[in-house]
Amino acid sequence: MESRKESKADKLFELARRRGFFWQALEIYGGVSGFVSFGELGVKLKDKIIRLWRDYFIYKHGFTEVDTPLISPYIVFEASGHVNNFKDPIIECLKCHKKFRADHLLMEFNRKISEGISIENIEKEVNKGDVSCPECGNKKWNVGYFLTMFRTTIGPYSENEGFMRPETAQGMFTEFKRIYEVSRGKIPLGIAQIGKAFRNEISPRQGVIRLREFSMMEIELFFDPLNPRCPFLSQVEDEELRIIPEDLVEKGVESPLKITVKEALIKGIIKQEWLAYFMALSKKFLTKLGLSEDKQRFHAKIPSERAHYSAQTYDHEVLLDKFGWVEVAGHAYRTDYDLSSHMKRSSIDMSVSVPLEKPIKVKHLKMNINMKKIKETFPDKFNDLIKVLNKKNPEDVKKEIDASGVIMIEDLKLPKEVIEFVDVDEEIKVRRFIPHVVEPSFGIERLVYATLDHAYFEKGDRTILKIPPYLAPIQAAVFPLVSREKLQEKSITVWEDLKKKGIDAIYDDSGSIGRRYARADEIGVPFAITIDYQTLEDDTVTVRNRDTWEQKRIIIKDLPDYLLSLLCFSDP
RNA sequence: GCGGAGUUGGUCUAGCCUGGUUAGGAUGUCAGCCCCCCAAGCUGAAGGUCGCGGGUUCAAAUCCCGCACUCCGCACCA
Repeated sequence: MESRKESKADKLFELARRRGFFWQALEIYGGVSGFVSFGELGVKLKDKIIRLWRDYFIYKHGFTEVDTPLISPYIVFEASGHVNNFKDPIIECLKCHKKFRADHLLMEFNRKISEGISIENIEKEVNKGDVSCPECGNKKWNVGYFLTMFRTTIGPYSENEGFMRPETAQGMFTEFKRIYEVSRGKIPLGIAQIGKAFRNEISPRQGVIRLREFSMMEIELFFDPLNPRCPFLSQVEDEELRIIPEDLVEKGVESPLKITVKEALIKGIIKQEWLAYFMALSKKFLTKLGLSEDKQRFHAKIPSERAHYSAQTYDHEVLLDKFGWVEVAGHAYRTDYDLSSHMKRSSIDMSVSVPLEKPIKVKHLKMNINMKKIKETFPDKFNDLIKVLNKKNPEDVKKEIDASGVIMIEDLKLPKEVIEFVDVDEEIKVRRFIPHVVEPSFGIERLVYATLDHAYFEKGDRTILKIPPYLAPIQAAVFPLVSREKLQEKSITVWEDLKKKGIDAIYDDSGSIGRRYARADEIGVPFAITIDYQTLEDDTVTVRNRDTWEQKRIIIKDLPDYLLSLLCFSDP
């Protein structure tokens, strides 16, 4: 496999640690895997990636952004299906202590396993005596669950169980009603959230690629299932995507189709316009991070590996030096699963209404109930009776009366005279529905890593991070050519001026000029400004380009604008 | 969790088998000299209780045991 002593990824991790992009957290206690800390450069890079994402995904569409709690009570994740789906039944061989996914192992012994099989049933199956450990043949088992959500308690009462969110999405569903209200009833409605999520991985490795605590950028796009058009689609419909659709994944095909967004929709490879739009946007966004198109692909999730809420999911993967194809974003069509689930559990109506273009006239049957008569006949039961009666469908009531001449409410017989049926013409002006959801979801740490991975270059014994200028953590470095007081003074003036203009600049006068260029290259500073003797005569400086090593002389007063023009990115 | 390998200044590492004086080097950092446009050179300095805990021994980075963590495989990754 890897014959070099040190892979690029190893060197990149070393660089990230040494220069303070990020490192494994809690080093003084030996480190805990699945947790990282970010230093200054990492924070800045992360921040710029987030800003770029906001430009691509939020502002442009007029979406709204929220920030909801990291911890929620049990009931939220019970409703969302996570409590049932975010756990794996595990059985442990009591002899060799190997652990297996219980359902997988039972299937090997030809047991029919239903989704969400209970521990009790697993135990029953296992104890029938024919299930033996594939490792040592032993037949005694310990059965349990491994819940991959972090559990905690809320308040002083330990029975009030809560969980750290495993995705930011649920917050946008639980708060949907208010956000919808605040957005003045807009549909389609895009709600974005950037924040931390937590997954108690069994054994996370691969450094920053698989974390127990990580950051996500997610959008829940709520749309009308009867009007699923995406108004932005035309902007990307000719964009070519590299896709491995479900049927190819099933066949084990690894090479992607190249297909335009338009075609993918027509052929049904992507089922939803918004999903297709976000996939295209996602590709453009990643390209902007410096990830070339041939290092990107969309990989369909087949039903068995899809999340419990998903009707279609594409993983947006990038090719990384050491890890191969790694998912950096997931694009899921969640249907109305989440809102419906919360609606059911909370009994709060999550449906929204849109005005109909033309009001619809509907004829329907209405019951005129003779309240007086009923009250006279059943004075005690009146209230309950009316409640039940009002909930009944008039059509059904009429049928019952036509058939038997009476209506039975519990054990009470109501004579047909108490109800009069009339046909009513009603004008329906709105349509109510539960919105469907398309969700693009990005892992920030993975994006940071992917950006660095693709920015990493070596030139002789020097390392250069060719981070796109608009993402560079440090945007400019100011150097006096030599450490002479006059040059130093001038340099500091230039440096101060750049900072005032909002350019993230550093000043360095230690060591030779070449060493300082090298130091700057290693952390991806795109422009190095050198103050030399000529500066003192004509107020010009040289601007040295990190990638080409070319130098340009610029008049100091034009410098900030010159740099800013190179540092900005064209609008998406 | 299992199997294998490993853990020594900021970084990379020598030393461990064959226990013995202030744990060596490279690189980086800082200060000074130099004044030079791509990690040049010279001088000096700071920085390590050798992962943690225990044991053996007159003496442990070195031998033994336990633990933690990391890396590589296996399993897991909704």
